[in-house]
Amino acid sequence: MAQKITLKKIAQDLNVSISTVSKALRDSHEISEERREKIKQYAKEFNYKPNSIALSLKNQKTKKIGIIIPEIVHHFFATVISGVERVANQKGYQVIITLSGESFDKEVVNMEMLANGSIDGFIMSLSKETMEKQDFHHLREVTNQGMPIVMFDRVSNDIPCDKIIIDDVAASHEATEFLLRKGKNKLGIISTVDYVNVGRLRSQGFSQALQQRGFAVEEHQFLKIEDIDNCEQKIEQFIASNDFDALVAVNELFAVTASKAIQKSGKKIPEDVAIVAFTDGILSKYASPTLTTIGQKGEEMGGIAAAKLIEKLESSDHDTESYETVIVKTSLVERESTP
Amino acid sequence: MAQKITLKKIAQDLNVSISTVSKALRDSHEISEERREKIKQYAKEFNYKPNSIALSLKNQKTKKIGIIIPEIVHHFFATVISGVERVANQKGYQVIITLSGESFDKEVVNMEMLANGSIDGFIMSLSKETMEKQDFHHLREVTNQGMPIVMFDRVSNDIPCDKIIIDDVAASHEATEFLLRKGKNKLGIISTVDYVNVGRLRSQGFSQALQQRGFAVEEHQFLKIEDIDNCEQKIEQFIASNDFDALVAVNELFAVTASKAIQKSGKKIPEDVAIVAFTDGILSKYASPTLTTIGQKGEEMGGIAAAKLIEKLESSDHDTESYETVIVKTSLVERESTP
DNA sequence: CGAAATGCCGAAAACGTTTTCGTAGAATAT
DNA sequence: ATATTCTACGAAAACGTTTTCGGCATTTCG
Repeated sequence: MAQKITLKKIAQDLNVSISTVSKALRDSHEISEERREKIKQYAKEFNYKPNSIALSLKNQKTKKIGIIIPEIVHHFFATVISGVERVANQKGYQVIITLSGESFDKEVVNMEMLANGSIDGFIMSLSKETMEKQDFHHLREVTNQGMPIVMFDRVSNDIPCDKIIIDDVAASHEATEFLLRKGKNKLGIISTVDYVNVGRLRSQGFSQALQQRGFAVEEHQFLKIEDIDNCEQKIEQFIASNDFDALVAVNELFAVTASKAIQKSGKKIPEDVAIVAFTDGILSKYASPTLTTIGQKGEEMGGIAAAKLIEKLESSDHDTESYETVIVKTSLVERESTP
Repeated sequence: MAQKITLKKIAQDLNVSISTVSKALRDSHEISEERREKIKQYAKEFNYKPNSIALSLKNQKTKKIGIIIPEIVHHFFATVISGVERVANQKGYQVIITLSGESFDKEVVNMEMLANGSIDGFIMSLSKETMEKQDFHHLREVTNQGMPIVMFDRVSNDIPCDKIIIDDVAASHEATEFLLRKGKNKLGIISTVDYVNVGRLRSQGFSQALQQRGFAVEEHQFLKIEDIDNCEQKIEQFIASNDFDALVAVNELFAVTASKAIQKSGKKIPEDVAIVAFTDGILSKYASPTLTTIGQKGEEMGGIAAAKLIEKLESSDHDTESYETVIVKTSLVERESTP
């Protein structure tokens, strides 16, 4: 009913100029106290709130952060958003989220839509397709226009910007070493195809740890899954055709699927086969048995990403062009799937 | 580096007026073809894109939808967002997400921030605190200003707006009836406190189904949990002090927790105790045993909510003030936790 | 040849702010 | 009484668009 009230309407109703109203509401001493109070009361009565679009246009700042992630239903990404939102809100910023659905084209489109003045800066994690194509022209276009980007998790070294990642190699090394210390010595890893950074790096850490302890590293110890939807048979086969006593999985889903396959084959976890999974999500906590995981601290990563971006946005602009890569410490959460 | 290009700059560079540039880019026949082509080429070269803030201000439309939900890390809400995003994007809208964290105050603040012109309409699910307080003044303020709201899942009958819900009573009735048909006859339900709509309604459906079949409905069959974080002992105790042969749980978490407690006590699922859970999320699919669930179709709900909102936004405004409540059909997904 | 029509373009308003500058009148100082 | 400083306000520009209107020059028609 009652249309949104503006400075103009208040000015008309009170028979003063727009500038007078604006100044009064911002407590300018240029306006006599009498008038000031009258205007402020009137504004309060009609619940006046400055139009944020008009402010954005005037200030050339939107106080909004754009997020582009592959999927929101992945628990890890949800936690990251949660962290971004927390820090952003606290600093007076809002968060616009778009999903690439792992598609390069949608990532590009979303980016272009947001870059047209809708937001002040980006926080993003690359889609699988983008990683595969290694085409980052859309990112470059944005940074060229002076809009800062902070990348997390799935990042590219080709783009100069702040990055928030975990040390996948070290974390995987730690997980593997942990299993070795528990006396396991026939290890396998369930990973993703190599163009997904995390898969490649975690495989690398796995190999490193084994070599460092003098174990051979052979092809058959690696399973690299491309299509997450049909991973079941591949995992079952992987387990059946090897005599592992411990497994590293690069995500919860692979881990749970492996866990079920192992139990189905009559073996016991962790006595016969131990499991360590990446990403400490909801599945690990509630699976049977519960899974030992590498916690990825999504909430923390999101918070750091937001803080870094806002810092860049509010610094007196392009004085210095320095970019930082923050490596967030992972933490090993021990549960029932390891001895 | 290269600052964002505007109509004004193009006009200056090409020695024409701003209006000429604008018209040329919109293919107006008012501009000679020669000039038109020159301008369009120049614009393309410098990658001109109209500033969306300026457009929003001019058109009094932002083409943005605001979402307020309690938590994004809940799988159900994530799926809803996913659905909203899909439909919204397809219709040229963007999605701004804010989280209330189940807090009334944060819900109010977020709402006020978004209502200041940042968005064209709301899609939201109420926080627990709001449900408890039954204070909806912030919603009323928004609707009074002519901004449409679509509510889903946790809705209030006090607010006139479109609503997207599932028929909790019927769904719970169906789940209960399903268990009874399987020959179970000592049923319990693990629910939430009554001020959470879904808890109350699902308990109601549970009772209805039992009564209709002539079973007694007694106090001890109901467990109402307030604090989801410490539900374990309560659930264990609930199971130990009753001799249930089937359980309904109003969410996955309660169901998985119950499932573990049951298995720990040496009983078998589904032979000794069967389980049906609400919300067909990731846990149900990967728990051991996998859980039979009532699918809540979050993606679908989100899609419908977005469609309804956009329909309202694009209809020739306040011609008619009619509000609809859409009841989305649930679906029973049978898995291993029922015979 | 004069009048009307047409083609092509620019000026200006509007969206809602904030802020700089100008100024009228009053108060103070000389 | 005159010059100067305050006080209290309004006009206008700017942010980047789109669109309406007006007008000049050329063409077309009678």
